Amino acid sequence: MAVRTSIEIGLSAVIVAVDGTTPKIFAVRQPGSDGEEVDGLPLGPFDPLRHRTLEIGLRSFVEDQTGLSLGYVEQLYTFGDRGRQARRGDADHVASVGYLALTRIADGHDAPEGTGGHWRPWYDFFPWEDFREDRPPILDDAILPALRAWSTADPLAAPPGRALGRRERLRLAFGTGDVPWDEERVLDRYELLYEAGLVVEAQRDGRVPAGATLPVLGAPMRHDHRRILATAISRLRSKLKYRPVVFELLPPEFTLTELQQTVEAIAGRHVHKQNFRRVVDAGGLVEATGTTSVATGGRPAARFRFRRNVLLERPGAGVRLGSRT
Amino acid sequence: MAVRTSIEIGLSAVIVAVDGTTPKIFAVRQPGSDGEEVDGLPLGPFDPLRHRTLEIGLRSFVEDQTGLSLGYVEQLYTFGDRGRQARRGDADHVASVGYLALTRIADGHDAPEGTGGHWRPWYDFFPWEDFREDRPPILDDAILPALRAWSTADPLAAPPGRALGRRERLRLAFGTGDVPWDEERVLDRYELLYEAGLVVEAQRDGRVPAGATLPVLGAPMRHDHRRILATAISRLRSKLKYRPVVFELLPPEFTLTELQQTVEAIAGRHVHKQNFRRVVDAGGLVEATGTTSVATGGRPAARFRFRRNVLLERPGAGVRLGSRT
DNA sequence: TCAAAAGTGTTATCCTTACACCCATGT
DNA sequence: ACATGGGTGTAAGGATAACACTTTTGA
Repeated sequence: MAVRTSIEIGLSAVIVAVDGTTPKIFAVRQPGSDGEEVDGLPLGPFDPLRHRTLEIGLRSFVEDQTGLSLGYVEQLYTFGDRGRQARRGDADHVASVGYLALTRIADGHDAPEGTGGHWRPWYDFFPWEDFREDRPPILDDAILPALRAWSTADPLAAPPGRALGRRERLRLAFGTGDVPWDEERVLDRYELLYEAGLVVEAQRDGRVPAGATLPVLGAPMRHDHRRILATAISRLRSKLKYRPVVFELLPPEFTLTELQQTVEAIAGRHVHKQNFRRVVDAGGLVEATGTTSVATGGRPAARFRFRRNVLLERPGAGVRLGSRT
Repeated sequence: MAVRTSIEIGLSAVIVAVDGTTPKIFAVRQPGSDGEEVDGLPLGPFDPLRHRTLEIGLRSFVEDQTGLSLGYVEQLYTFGDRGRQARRGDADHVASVGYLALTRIADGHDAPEGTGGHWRPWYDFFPWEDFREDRPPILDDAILPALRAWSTADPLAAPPGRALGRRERLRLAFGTGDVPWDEERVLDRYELLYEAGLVVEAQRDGRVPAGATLPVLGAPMRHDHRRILATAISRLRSKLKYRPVVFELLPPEFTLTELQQTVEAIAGRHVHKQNFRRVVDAGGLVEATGTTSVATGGRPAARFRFRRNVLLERPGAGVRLGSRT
């Protein structure tokens, strides 16, 4: 029999809420290894003696730690990566199970005193992912030049297990050449930046000579949390389209514009208004409440609520986005 | 600080290959808790001291244990479920990370001596999932009557965390009434059967009075392995449609009929031949080799190979199935 | 010459996309 | 009256589904 290795299982939660047009995550600020304050995800141990399943354990520690009650919860991925988690010589090795959780933001109620918990816009960590105003300037100013240099230095290099070389991965992930931008490839993009040594985390993990000058590409996070966040955003952007999860982020009643803005906040791009509205009610996703909202500078909007029955009628219902604009 | 709990992380692998028109998994036969021989998935511990990542650990133990070299590997889900894994009083608690792996079946080469390893058709475990010949009789003969009884006994009952009641879950999972059968809902169907106490595993876990007479609904597996297998089949059936993974299961050269049969083996249903062929080459998934295969009772078929370039050209390429027949 | 399987062509239908226009309210 | 956002109609293009038919081999 093999010797049993003692492993602690950590749970990490990407807790998402949308505040107006800003998607936010619940972040915890703590001193990093170098003394600086860095944000991280809420983290808790899994104790199988107290909790029957991982998800129950997650809900419990999140409630204790943040005071939030979670709605939709979904497992993302399990990392056993010692290389990124801990430095050589650490006593115990952590496997961490990442979760995505959706909530409604409670006004005022921010930090549950003491803990550095706060809501932070997720585009702080991924400024290149928000195409709502314009194509983010950071892409052409900093990211693409640096990635192109990295790619042309060795266009065909591929780490073990990867089918494609640097040049092709760059093309697909960042939509250069004839390839269109795909908002779901958040993780691919982050991984490329990490491998190219362009994010602070790569430097911290010793993949880039310390002290090398880096452009500032988004706020860093502790450990591999930014990677987990990228996974969460990818998953949410994709799930949006085939399951009615947006409604977990909205109040019980909302206008179609609020619904659209929430979708756009997550997707990081605008969608075509008229078609969006048609798809939403052709899909039977919402029903009018009969009331109208106070006008916010124009004609008052009808209020809607989520039609729970779609879950029964059209099993694969979601907000298909259609093309850009 | 919380007391550290000692947890062993287990890795389990659903290794899939297609043998002609039969999808098979690599199963390990071992004595179960009741003395009977039961099949289980290949299982290994994760030792972070030896392997940097979970996936590396998985590949390594599978190679040692089965002699197989894996191609495509994908993480499925992590279970921390003590309730199903171990009985109360066990010394250590296992979290298991499930993986899906695809291989080509090596002729002859079956069991790597000694270990009870063998290739077994996956429909042995899920006879109700194969719609290729006809609608499986077991559905109308045994499953649906039993589920309908369970459902009508308490139509609206829903376990915690579930939005829908028994009646609606039955409708969606098994396609009764106007809902069509959805071949991807393999896990939903298995979970329903488990909750209704209709599979042996439910009895074994004490969810049904021992000794209750059950219809025989597929071969059982150890622990929660059949659940993991259901997850794997669901994932593979869905992935098939948007990523070119079938080719991992085929030899380097194949005829379009072989390709179609492999797809059908996994999807558990037939697809429309002419449209399938059109979609496959309109999608640029394959290219002719120029050679033809020895006729197997008719006109010789042209041989094709996978066009690796689709990976570059059309990032979201897969074998869309279209509707039935 | 017939069975069996390979392979081609064509049409109807639906969904997506794009564009143009009208409506109700506050200032 | 006009700016602002809410709301509707309709036509073009592309993908899917369904059908019928021809070709090439072995027995």
